[in-house]
Amino acid sequence: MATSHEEHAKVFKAFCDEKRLKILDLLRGGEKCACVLLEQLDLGQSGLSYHMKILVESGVVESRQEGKWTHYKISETGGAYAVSLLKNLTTPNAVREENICCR
Amino acid sequence: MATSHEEHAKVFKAFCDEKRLKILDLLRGGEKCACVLLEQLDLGQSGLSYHMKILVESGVVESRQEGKWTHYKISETGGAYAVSLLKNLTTPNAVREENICCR
DNA sequence: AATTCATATTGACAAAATTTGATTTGATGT
DNA sequence: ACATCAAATCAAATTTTGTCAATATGAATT
Repeated sequence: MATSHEEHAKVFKAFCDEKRLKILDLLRGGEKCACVLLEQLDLGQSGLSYHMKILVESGVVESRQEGKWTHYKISETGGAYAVSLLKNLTTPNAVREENICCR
Repeated sequence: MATSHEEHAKVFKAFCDEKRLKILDLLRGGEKCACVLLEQLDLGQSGLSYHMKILVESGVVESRQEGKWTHYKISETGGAYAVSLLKNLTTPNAVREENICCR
C-alpha cells in the first residue's frame, strides 16, 4: 500500500505538464501520427518523443507502429483507470474518523 | 484556450507527488489538523506547509482556521472538478478527424 | 507587551523533470 | 548493400520541484 502512491503518482504525471495536456487534447480528435503532432506543437522531435514515452508508460496513451510511423491514441481503458483512481483519491472514506486533536 | 492547459496542469500537480497522495489518503478519513498530519507523515513542518499550499491552491483541499490551528479536508467540489476535467481530457471528442498523413 | 505556540515564508541546496542537439536504431526504397 | 526517413536514445544545459533549517507572522495566553 505504501508504494502504490508512487505508482499512482506516475499515472497523474501524465496530466501535470502543459505540453502533455496539449498532446492529449489533440489526441481527443482521434488517432494521430507523430508527424502530425509535431506540426501542431511547439516541440522538437526528441521532445515529442520524450513526452509520448511518459504518456504511453502512464497507460493513458496507446501507440501503434506502421512502417516507420508511429500512431498514438488515447487508451480507453487507461483513461478510465486514471479517472477511477482520481475518484477514489478524492472521495471520503466510508470509515469516518473523529479528530479531537489540538485544544 | 492556450493557457487553460496551464491551469489544468496545476490541478493535476496536486496528484503527481507521492507525499501529496499520502496526505489526500489521510484526509479521506475526514478533516484533519496540520498537527495530526505532521505526526503521520515523514515530513518536517515547513515541508507539510509547502505541500498543503499546493493542495489548497489546486482546489482539491480546503483549509479552515481555528485559532492557531489549521484544519484541512478534501473539497467535494474541488475533487469533482478534477474528476470532470480528467474525464474530458481522456474522452474522445465528438468531432472525429480523419488523419491521412504520412504514406 | 511579552511569551508561547502553530503555521507560513524564505533562502540555500539537492534532486528530478524538461529542453536541445547530436547520434543511433530500425524500417523502407533504390 | 546503400541511402533515406521517422522515431528513440543519449548527453549536456537549463528549469522546476522538493527538502531542510532559519526566520517571520499571527493568534492566544500571561
